[in-house]
Amino acid sequence: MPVQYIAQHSRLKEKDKLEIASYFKALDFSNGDLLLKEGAYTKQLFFIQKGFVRSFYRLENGTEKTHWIYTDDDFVTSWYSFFTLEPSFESLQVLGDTSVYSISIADYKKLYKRNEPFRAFMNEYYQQVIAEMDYLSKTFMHMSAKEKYLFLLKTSPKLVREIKLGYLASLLDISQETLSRVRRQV
Amino acid sequence: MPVQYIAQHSRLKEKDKLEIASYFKALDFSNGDLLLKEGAYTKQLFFIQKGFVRSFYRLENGTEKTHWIYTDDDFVTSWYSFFTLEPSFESLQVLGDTSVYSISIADYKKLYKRNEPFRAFMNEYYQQVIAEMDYLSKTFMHMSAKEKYLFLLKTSPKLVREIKLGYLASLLDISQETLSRVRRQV
DNA sequence: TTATTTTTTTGACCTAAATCAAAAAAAGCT
DNA sequence: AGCTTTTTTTGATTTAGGTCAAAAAAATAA
Repeated sequence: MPVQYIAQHSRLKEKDKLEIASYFKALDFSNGDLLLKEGAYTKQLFFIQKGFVRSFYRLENGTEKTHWIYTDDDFVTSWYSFFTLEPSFESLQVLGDTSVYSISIADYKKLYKRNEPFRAFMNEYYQQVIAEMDYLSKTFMHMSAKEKYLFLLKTSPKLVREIKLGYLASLLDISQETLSRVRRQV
Repeated sequence: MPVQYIAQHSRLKEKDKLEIASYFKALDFSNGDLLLKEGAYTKQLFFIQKGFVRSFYRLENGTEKTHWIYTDDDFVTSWYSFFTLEPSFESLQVLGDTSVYSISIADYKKLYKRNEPFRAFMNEYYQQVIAEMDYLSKTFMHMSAKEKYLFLLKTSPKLVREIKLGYLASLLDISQETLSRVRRQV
């Protein structure tokens, strides 16, 4: 539950916990289900309770490019679409059995406005997201196939362990064959 | 002045404008000056009035990798370091004559806490930064040299016009020679 | 303006990683 | 268990873009 996660990071009164909790709805999905489709407007923000959500888009020729894979305790949505209200450039797809909590954009805005601890938490969270994206995008950019793999292995061992090679390779922007070869020599 | 920029995006009372303005200090730099050095703790947030600021880091072998180049009306700092208070992984260097406004982290926090319109603006700004970084990092990642150049040409023509080739190439993570060749055939 | 330094272009060659194709291994089914 | 489908590995070949070196062009200084 996002409330528990939030409570771990800031002090919440019982009243606030209940209010926040009332805005989120538990949903279960199974392998392959789409949470958001490329080109559609983003309607929800999700919080992953357990499982995986893959962000990707499809090239003209049909191949899919994976952007990232999110897992337990991550908030996930197309941030671009969520904030700009433009159609999403990416799809979100569940991998394996996955439980999430969901809140609509409208409700999110309402909650953000009326619940000050929630607002404070999300603003903190934004800062974290920026710090992480900044670091990740700037460093990943200049790495070789091997360096990227080793980096992912260090920072997200769970992904490397549980996600199939094809998705990992695409996420690292290298071919599956190259990743297989890199992995052998490590 | 950041206040003018902020005022364009949200309504500010005269009193708030003056308070915000009082926290920022105007500074002038010239070509090559460092605003932040890799490995150091970030002490300031800058707002670019006019000019360019390049973010980069140095590889073991001495070559510099440019992450991005910021220009007029951008807030610039090492966001990672600014928010986590860890040492910066990047340097910030001024290109050409550049005027900025600067605020220390401590003052920023003070202002963020006591001035609610400023806080609201920055929270909005965070959302924009996330939307932009999300889009940029995810799309750039899977582009060819030519695609990246055309993208930059479309979205940041000013950079392409005014920044020298070597920096642009590094920012696109391609060699200067390749960029020169790409440019010829466009 | 000529000289000097910096930046960009061009050419020849090389390499990391892509692609294509097929075999091997692993995971799911009945 | 054996059969089928999916995933991963391996091998052969190609290619986009890198590197190195030198020439050309542009900017800056004297």
